[in-house]
Amino acid sequence: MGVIVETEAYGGPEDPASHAATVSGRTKRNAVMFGPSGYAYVYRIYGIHWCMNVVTGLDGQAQAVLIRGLDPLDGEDVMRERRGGRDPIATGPGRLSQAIGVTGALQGHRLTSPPLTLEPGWPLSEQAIRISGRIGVRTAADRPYRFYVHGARGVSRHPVNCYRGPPA
DNA sequence: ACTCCGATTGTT
DNA sequence: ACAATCGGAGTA
Repeated sequence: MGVIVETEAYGGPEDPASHAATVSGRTKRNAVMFGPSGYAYVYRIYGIHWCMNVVTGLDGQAQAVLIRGLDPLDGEDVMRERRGGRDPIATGPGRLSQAIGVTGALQGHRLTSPPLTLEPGWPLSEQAIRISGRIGVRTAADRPYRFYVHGARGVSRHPVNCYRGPPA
């Protein structure tokens, strides 16, 4: 169990960095993104890591949020075990998925039931929430779609091009 | 069928 | 700076 402290937004087909922006639109991989919100869109990256998104858009919009950082609240022992004895603090989408046991088996999983659920957190001050460009993307990297909690341990990086306030 | 390469991470 | 590692996406 933990608190999500870092996310990235990915728009629909109009967002060139999104998996939904394929020439064919909906594909076997991104099909879950095109469905209703509240489901897990899981994909494999570089043939090595699993990454998890939460579908956020209305049915057909293909919008999702990549979960990139988590501050554990409890169960750190289990997370450490899943991570092969390494630091349970899960920074980055790959490590995070490993820590909380996300694999392709959770593709399309509804996040309201075990084994993985998503619940509301609590409000944070405006100052605590920082915004930056997305990490790792080649295209549209300058879009202010990355949101993270200032100073949180689970945040992967504090990039230079961060700024305050809502997205332009 | 075949090539290219990625919303990453760990090592050199 | 680069390797690990593989299936999706694009081209044919």
